[in-house]
Amino acid sequence: MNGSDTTGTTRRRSDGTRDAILTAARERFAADGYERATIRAIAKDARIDPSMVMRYYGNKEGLFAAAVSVDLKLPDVGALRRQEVGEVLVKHFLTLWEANEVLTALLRVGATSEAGAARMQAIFRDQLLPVARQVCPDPEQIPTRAALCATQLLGLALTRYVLRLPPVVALAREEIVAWLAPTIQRYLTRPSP
Amino acid sequence: MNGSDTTGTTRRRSDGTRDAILTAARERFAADGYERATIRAIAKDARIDPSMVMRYYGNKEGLFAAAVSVDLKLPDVGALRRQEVGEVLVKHFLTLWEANEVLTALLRVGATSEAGAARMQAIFRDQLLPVARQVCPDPEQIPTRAALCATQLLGLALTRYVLRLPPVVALAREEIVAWLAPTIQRYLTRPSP
DNA sequence: CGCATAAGTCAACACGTGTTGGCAAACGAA
DNA sequence: TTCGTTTGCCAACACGTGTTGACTTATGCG
Repeated sequence: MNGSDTTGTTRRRSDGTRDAILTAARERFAADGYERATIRAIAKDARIDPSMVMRYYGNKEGLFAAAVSVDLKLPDVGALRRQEVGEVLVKHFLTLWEANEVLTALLRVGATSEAGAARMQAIFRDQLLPVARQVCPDPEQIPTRAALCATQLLGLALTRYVLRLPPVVALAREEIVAWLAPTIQRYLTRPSP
Repeated sequence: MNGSDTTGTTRRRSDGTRDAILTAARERFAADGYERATIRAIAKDARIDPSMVMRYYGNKEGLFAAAVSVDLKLPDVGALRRQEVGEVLVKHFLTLWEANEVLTALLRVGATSEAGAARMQAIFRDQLLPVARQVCPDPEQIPTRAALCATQLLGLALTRYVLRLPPVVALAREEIVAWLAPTIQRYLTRPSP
């Protein structure tokens, strides 16, 4: 055995390899989607043997699950003035997507496989809905308003980071904020039409 | 030869099979994406031998190209009052997406493969940009405004028809129009922020 | 009819995939 | 040191894929 620490976080000798695999997996899943991201390619990027991936993560699904764990770290919108919330959310999303290729990977896989779609549904339910709950006046409209935000924000991510439509890629960060913030603001707080 | 028609549209004896293949291919590509939609499965759906697919469409890419040819048939927005254009476009898109699984297929594949993404870029450039050109005051802003529309409309399609986020699926057609039309309207015609 | 051509079937190839088990080297506690 | 465990590499398996070519059957023109 390897245990001589009182905490639960045992530091294994193979943790370097494990991290290298996860990093390579994230890149490949983000760039190629689930099917085209082969274990052999991931292993090659991580400079180890494909069999190591199996030993440490069981199978390809297990690797994906380990590589893509998402915490959107959405801000506490309760502490904001109500007219700021759209702007803050859009800025937060942009920062998130550009810092972390995990989200691109998740979106690509979500568009391909049933399991990936289920994953996105869970993130929406567990992380975006609560935000809407903090801001939205009528509780009955919370799912609808959160859903509308999702269409706009995921649409931006799709066209900018996956499909790469040139005019969307060309948009500057401030432009995106200026255009989308009012939309999000309206979806969350304006009276329903 | 088979020709005894003066028009260019020769009616081959195999056209029934060809259409069956295309129909099955569209369904499979829409449901499974490019990789998981296997030629064997498509052939089985069409009740023919996989080799027929190769004979008639060359290879898998050729089949995809033949199965997914998109004409958005966007309306002539020049003939509308300017404040109607958002509503008309959103309605048109909804009708389009629900009539034709080709678009879902294209979106799924676009999210997976480089070739699919290029296809979507072409459609955006050749079909959506001209619409913005008809409506938008400042020519310099045309790509930006069309791009913004694409983020919202494709985001709706993504969350509703691919990811199937429950609250987005639950939205009624009129609700979607009521919420999204003002957004599209604003992206196309409002002064830039 | 006869026959060239198209339509369709069958079996197989070559390849890449996820996955497995065996074996050598490095390591760390005793 | 000694020895059990961990880490890593290698070769291989079973399977499904796109794709090919040879073969049989149907069709329609002369």
